[in-house]
Amino acid sequence: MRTVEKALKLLDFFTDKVTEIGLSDLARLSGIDKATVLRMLQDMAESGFVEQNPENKRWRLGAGILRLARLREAAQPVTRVLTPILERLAGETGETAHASLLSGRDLANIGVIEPARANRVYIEPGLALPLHATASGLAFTAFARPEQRDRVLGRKLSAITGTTPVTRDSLAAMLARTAERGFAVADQTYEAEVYGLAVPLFGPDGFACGALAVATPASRVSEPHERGILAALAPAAAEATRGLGGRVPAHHRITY
Amino acid sequence: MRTVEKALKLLDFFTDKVTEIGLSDLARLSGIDKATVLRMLQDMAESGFVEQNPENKRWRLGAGILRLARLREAAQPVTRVLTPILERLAGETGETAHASLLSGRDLANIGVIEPARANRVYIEPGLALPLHATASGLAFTAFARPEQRDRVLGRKLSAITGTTPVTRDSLAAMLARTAERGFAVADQTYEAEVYGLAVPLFGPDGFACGALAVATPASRVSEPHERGILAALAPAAAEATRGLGGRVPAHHRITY
DNA sequence: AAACGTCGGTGTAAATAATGAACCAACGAG
DNA sequence: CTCGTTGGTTCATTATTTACACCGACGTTT
Repeated sequence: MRTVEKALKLLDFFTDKVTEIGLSDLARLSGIDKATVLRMLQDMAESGFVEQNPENKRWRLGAGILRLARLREAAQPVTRVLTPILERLAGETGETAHASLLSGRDLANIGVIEPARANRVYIEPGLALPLHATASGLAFTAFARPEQRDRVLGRKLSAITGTTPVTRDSLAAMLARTAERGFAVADQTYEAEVYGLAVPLFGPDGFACGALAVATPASRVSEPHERGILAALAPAAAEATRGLGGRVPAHHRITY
Repeated sequence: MRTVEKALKLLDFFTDKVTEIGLSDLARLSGIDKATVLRMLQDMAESGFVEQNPENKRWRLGAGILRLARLREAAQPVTRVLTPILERLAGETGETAHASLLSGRDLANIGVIEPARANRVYIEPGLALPLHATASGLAFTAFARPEQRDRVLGRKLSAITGTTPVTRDSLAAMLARTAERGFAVADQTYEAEVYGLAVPLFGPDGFACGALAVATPASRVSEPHERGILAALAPAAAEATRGLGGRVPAHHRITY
């Protein structure tokens, strides 16, 4: 396997909760030899992607990432555009709203706003959303470039919950339904008790580049609630697409 | 040379202005073979660090970077802590204020606020500041861990302007002066017409982890102005250090 | 339209850089 | 004191990276 890819995959073991990892742990988690992991970490430290805590020798994400993120935001202000939209969306629906963009093989969650109520869905910041098992992933894939869609259909699909689509046919059916309705539904396909509704975000080429989604506790789902969420989601997504410099294709209609 | 390091160095060619680069250009810029560059880009695209514009086939920084940045912010909210401090600092001094953290071999600029006046210093967002040629770099290095300081002194120092310190001795003298006074001065050592004042930011171990700085047009420099900037900079840096979970060492005093 | 230069991308054989088992010293727990 | 862990180093083996040559496509210039 390619070395660069392996090295960068090490970064995926850092999460919301696990912010520092020791050398041996990281070697175990990744299944790569300790010596190799160390060399890769040192290489990445040169560029500021990771840094070593001098106290306990453990490794964490580095400040160089913040620098590159600023650079990307300067090129295209994604976060700045999406944050107010997410805030309004969370306020209007009373549910957790989040946005994600394509990043490698899945969607990168790049913004979450939670509503001001006790019973709400918690979404890890910086989570990587699988394309086949989340409402965002379905909404994106259904409107993505054909080659992207085919790539997803060609993968072996991991079962994350009992209702996750695992066969090519079931996923294809879900995508067809999503394409038809203009939005995606994910009923506990990624996490139990969580129901997701998502709409694609479009790039300048008229193909999806990400998704805007609302997640609600499954217990709260009802037709009127769902209609209310979609009524807020649809214009929010259109605004987000415009804000990102994208173009909503003419054939995209949201029909409940 | 190590492959991972080379691949990540490709990202350094993206700047504020140059947000998209074609394959051949990147190969030329980096001096690496086209085929190699392509493979490295594809590997990094797998992880979302870069992405290819489907229209013109050129490459740009990817959304995966935003995801990782969110993750790091969740672990330690650097940007959130520093932004209001920078805003106040820029307001009080009437000059451009910026903050940076150690990232690999230099300081990563992770926040800039410009004042509301016409004649001001512009600092590229996401710039990498050399440790020997900027006020921030000097302030950091003078109070960094000894091994870090020695590493900087051991490098060959590039002359960026006519007044950039290029010999080990001149840099050592500047660092000694900085350590003594508690703040750093850089008189056009990085860019002509720009005068910088900087104070270190400290980590939990009492060593510098970054710097807080104010940049002013050289034409505006005067003793009272300088005193005024330092009077705002000193408490701002102390607050920033505390906000980042750091500890200002007892021996650090700012004496003009 | 023909010739040229560029572009992004591909395949190959050669050589370089990555690899991982064995080994250290240091630390903490029992 | 022993055991198990940690982070880190070394070095022969080997598998990965490398760069040359090549390809078709596109745009200019002649």
